[in-house]
Amino acid sequence: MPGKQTPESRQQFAFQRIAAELRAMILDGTLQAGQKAPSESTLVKEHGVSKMTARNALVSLRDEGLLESQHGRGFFVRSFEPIRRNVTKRLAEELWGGGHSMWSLDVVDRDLRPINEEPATVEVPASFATLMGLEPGALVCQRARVYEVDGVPVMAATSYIPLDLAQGTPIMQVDTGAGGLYARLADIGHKPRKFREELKSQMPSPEIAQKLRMTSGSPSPVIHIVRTAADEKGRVVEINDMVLVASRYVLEYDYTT
Amino acid sequence: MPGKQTPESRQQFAFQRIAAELRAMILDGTLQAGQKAPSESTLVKEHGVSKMTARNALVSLRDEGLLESQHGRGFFVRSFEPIRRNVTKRLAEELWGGGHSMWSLDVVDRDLRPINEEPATVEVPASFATLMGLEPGALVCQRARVYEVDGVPVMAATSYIPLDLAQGTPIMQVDTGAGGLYARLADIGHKPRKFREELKSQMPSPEIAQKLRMTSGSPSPVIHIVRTAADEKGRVVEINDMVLVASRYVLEYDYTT
DNA sequence: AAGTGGTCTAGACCACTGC
DNA sequence: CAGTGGTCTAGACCACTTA
Repeated sequence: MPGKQTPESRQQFAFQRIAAELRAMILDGTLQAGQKAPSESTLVKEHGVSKMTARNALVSLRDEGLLESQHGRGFFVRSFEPIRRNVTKRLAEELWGGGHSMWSLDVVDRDLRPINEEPATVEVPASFATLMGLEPGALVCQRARVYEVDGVPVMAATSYIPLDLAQGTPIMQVDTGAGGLYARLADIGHKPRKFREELKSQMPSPEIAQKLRMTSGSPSPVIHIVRTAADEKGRVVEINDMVLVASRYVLEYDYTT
Repeated sequence: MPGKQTPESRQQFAFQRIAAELRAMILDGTLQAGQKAPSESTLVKEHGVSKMTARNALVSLRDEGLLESQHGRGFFVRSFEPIRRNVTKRLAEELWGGGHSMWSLDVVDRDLRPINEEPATVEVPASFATLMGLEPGALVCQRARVYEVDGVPVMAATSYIPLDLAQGTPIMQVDTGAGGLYARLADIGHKPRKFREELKSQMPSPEIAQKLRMTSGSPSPVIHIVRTAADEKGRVVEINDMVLVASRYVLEYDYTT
């Protein structure tokens, strides 16, 4: 019957064999972080395979997160220095008014730089309308930004705030001031208190890949998070639609029972 | 020359053009969930490209999560029916003693079936030794299992429990009984109360791909979660090392401030 | 200009599926 | 058996980086 598995029957393809060899070199330190991996043409010569096969090996290691590629330069061993994102700490109430925007807490010895678009008044995206308790077509304040580390985008985030809350406040301005958006919501009596984050991971669509400047053909997963924030009374005061370059992040959630 | 790029046009490759066309058909409902996408050879004929290019388009849509491939059958539009995993609810204390294993709460109208390996006594993996406060080489109880939905693996999880806690309890047996592992830890006065989940997403290594029966060359991201569970006194009583097939899951974290 | 990654062609063989 | 996905070859051209 099909489905019977002979334990050692798994076929080992050439690109997997080459990838395994390079993977071992990376894991045992022969190839250190930042070092250049053998080029496609080198692997072609050394292993007697075609370029596509050599490339397949390198790309699979890139997808695994062990290598990164730079067009015209080569493949390099990736230094895994993730950005640690801990929402449990980050959203702790005592941190909100401290003069730092929440995201600055992500930095941890890094320069995580937000690049804000001008806030805009837009129709609420259809998929968020019911989440926010709004009619389809209702107007909301949209705040979009891209966060960069060392000039490289690592996250794109778009917030949606009900227009009646945002209007006439610094929420409609590029700079929301000390404490950020959540401090301004607190100022007007709608401090966010209840949060839900829904999270999935997948390959980026071309639009998202472009926004994060993930070069085409250099696919690596993104983490898609939709955070719903509600105030004490349960009114949804913000939806934050975030797309993180997965290879740059470790997410941390702490909780007790 | 098909595929030739005009200098002025944005770098739009042939495989991206074909992928965009199919993506639009999926999103507007022309191609419905479960339906068969055009085969590689069909795309070759219809678009006048080589097989590798046609295949590249299909694979990129698979990576995006819109298609899934079945060897010898074709590419099919994926029905996005994720498994919802909510640890905040799932770990709520009142649910632990209720005669259901925690994981059964993941099911939500599905058959999420755990396949347990025999518990084993092993040396603690080096990367977990310090997390658990153990010397390298110390012995722990290892419980490995794979969860399936409709006969398809969706998660592999391995738990490590300090041997002095596990020894002589049902934790060392395949079936831990009502309430599962956490109920047994509670029985012996080490009920888990403090949790940390660290999460990243990447492409699976070949070993993990094999364990989850993700066919080689059918890469799609996995979510890697390491959960540390400590009892009231702060002693780490379990490390759970989980690998989820990303395309099958939506993770949900709820919290308040 | 040379080296490199990214895309592409026009074939080929194999493994798997379904008839 | 034909159709399909997965791997592979031996070339090619382009864009990018570095010298």
